[in-house]
Amino acid sequence: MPPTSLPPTASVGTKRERRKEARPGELLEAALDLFVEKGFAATRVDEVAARAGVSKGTLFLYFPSKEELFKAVVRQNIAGRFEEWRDELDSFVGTTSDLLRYCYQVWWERIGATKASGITKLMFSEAQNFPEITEFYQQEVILPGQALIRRIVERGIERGEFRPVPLDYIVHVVLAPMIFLMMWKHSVGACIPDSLGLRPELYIDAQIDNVLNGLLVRPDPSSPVPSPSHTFSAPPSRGS
Amino acid sequence: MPPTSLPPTASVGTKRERRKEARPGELLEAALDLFVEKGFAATRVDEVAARAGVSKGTLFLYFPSKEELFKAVVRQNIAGRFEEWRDELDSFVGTTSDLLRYCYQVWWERIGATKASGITKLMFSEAQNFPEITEFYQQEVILPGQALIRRIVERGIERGEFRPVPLDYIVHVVLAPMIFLMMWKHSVGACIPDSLGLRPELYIDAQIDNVLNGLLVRPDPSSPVPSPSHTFSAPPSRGS
Amino acid sequence: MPPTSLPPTASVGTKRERRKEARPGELLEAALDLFVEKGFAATRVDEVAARAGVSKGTLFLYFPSKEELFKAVVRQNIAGRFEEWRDELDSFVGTTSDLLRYCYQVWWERIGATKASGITKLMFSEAQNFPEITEFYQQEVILPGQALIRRIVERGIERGEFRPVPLDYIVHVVLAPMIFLMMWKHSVGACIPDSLGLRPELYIDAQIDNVLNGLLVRPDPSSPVPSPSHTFSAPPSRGS
Amino acid sequence: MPPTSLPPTASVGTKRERRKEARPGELLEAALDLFVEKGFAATRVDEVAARAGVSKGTLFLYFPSKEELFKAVVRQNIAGRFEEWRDELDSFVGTTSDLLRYCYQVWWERIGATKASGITKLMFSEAQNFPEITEFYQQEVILPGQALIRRIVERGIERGEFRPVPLDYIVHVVLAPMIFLMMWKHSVGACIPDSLGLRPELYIDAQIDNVLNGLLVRPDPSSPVPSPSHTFSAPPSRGS
DNA sequence: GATGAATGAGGATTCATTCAT
DNA sequence: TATGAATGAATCCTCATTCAT
Repeated sequence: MPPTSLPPTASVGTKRERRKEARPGELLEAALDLFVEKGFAATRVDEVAARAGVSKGTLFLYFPSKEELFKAVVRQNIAGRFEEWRDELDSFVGTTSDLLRYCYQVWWERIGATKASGITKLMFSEAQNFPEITEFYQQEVILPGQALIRRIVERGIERGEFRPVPLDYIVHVVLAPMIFLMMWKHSVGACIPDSLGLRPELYIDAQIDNVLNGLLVRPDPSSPVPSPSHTFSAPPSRGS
Repeated sequence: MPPTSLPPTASVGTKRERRKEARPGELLEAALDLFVEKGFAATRVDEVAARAGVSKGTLFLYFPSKEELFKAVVRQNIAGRFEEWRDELDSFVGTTSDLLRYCYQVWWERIGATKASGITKLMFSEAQNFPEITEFYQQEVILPGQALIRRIVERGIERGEFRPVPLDYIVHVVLAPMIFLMMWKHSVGACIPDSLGLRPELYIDAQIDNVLNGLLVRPDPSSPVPSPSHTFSAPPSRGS
Repeated sequence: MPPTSLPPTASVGTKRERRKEARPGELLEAALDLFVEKGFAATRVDEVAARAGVSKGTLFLYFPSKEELFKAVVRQNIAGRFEEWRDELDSFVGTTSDLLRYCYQVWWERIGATKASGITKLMFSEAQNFPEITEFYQQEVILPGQALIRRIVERGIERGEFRPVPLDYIVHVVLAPMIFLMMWKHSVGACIPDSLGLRPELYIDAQIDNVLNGLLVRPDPSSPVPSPSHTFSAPPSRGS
Repeated sequence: MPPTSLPPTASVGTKRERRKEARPGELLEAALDLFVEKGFAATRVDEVAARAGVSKGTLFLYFPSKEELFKAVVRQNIAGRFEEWRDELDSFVGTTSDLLRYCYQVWWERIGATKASGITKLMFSEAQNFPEITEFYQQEVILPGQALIRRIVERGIERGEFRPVPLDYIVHVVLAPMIFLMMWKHSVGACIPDSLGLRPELYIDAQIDNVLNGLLVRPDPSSPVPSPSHTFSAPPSRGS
């Protein structure tokens, strides 16, 4: 392929055009940060624009109103990753105990430890102000998430690894600690860092141990859960 | 009963004076409702005043600013009930397992199921906007609450009922599900009632079972926790 | 009636209360002036408030939006005076020629020469931006006004004073000059005063003469209309 | 035909160049429409550009500001046609009565019924916002127009056809109905079509009849004006 | 004490104008 | 030349706070 024949327009476009395509994403990211930190009403659109490096007017070029910006922030950050996870889950080879542990870890690496976790805090804070978005969140995040957990627990029961627990509440037992962690990280935890000495990885390990203890058919009585002594790939020194 | 022996604050004074004394409380209650529902910034002081049945001007007679109103709302609702609880705990006679169960139930009856739970949601939502109050909350609520739980677990370990688990994270294991429940109740749960079929009492039972499973030295292998099949005194039909 | 027994509250109320009642009127007057002068879009609500002697916020205490202020301005200034005029007309004693002349004069004194005439200019300028109000204006002003004129001409024909002209267009012949005068006064005439030497009273006389000339059965051939040599009660030297 | 001999402005140039030359005209036409319909302040330059089929930036290539665009719209549409009309008038053969009638008709065909009439509405609406342009309009349109009418009436008087009326106001008697018709057409008439049954041609006939009645030395007493029973060349069925 | 009319700083949104491409 | 993304001053409107009654 001769280099000279490369069509000049095939490169991603002019600097300006590239900015134009990048703008919405930059704005959404800035908005996510600020909405999570201060809430919807307390966030000024000027701030969002400034953080995205544009002027106030530019924001309205991409989003017709502050409220639509909010909706876009939520929508963008809950782009259904559940199919992908479900596939990962279905093709997992190993004990369900390891699968559940893997799930917690992956969730923390991809969601909990990233900005995306802010959406959860945001939704809990603003749910009553945006019922429409809340409904959407329920359909797109909560229900699929619960289904995923239920599927894992069912796998464990089917394979004789887990006790035949009632499924309806076990999903909450599994999920509640994760959600709490996200809320904590984006609220009290952001204000008073390390005040509790709450290090996410250790917190997660403890929760996994506890959950598996309740689920496993025959936990080792001496060490209740065969804890793999914390094998996160996320940097273990950073908690929030 | 002779009227003169009545305690002076009991009934003396004109209706107006009694109103006057009741005013701050009515305003605080109205403010709590609205702050929890909509957040601090999205709540209008007119609304608060209207819900308390007074005019906007009157509100500023009792609270110098909206922000001070907010602080007062938080302060009022976390008036240290911990001493009382600690006494209750210290005088408890019975297994630590029952004590923990009793704690969950009492907490739900007195906090979780009441308006007071809204403060938790409020603090998580507004923590970063009011770091000063967050610090206060941390000192007055979070740390005492954790100490209480830690004390219970220690009791169990000392008495040989619980396994000698590391204490630092067990408090989170115990508390996180409760906090999650409050958040849920005041956000998504308020928007989409019963959508998950999350009935608080059953949810709490499941969490107790799970926690005790991880703590008890010798859980019954067939039914891992001697679940008392739900003995709430709160009406079991109402979930929120 | 003893003077001391006058109820103290019968006086119009406190200064503040009187202001409150006066405010809407003052705002409407200020708004009328500015809307007529600059048009709806070019008028700033701050200007309206300033001219009424209040702050911007106060305006929105009385009118929920600039658009509602506009509607109120139009509505207020077309309060149906037509019934009163119709009564005046029906009880008029004298020739229809004198009646028509009287009508022109009264119209000029009460509408044309006053601020109320601004509404006509405003409606013509903004009709297409406010179709709803235009429809209202049509029903409440244009049609009743035409009916009034038609009634006068019919009176003249019935009494044998006027020729049996077709009525459908004679109303326009009578009205168009008056409307033109109002438009002129509030636009070009306000910019270039007296540039044309268009003195309203003389203009009106000329139009009356012309109209009557077309209507009268037997106009005096030498002096086509028995012009009463201008007997306005309005100060004849100032036209606008 | 040698290309070099072609007149440079006649037809040479690419399509683009022709477009380029047409641009200002297209923009002016679009601007006229919108200014007349909505007023200056309520018209967005984007709309003007869009209606002319160009981008917003292009508009500013041809007109340095919205205000200059406005001025250009007015100027373009009052390009002195008065010389041409004056010549037509001077060479007219026939009674002055016919001349006046001819004038009304020609005016309606060339101005009243066309977009150009919008300028009149525009000027009346915006006069006070653009005094400079108003002065220009006065000089270029109003005064020449009045002179034309005055010239016609003088002709009638000189030839003994018209009574020796005072000239100063007769011009208003002649012009006011025409101006009213344009205003009507572009405001209420555009909103509530045919609501009055005001058909321009009939309206004009009625006005001519009325005016001539006041002017003619010896009107036919039975049919006061020798009305030529409507001989418009414009399609009589459509009025606006 | 209680009211609610008045205020005006502050915030969301618009839109004429600029300018890099 | 033409574009349309970007700008930010200007504008409508809100709402916490004040204060005369």
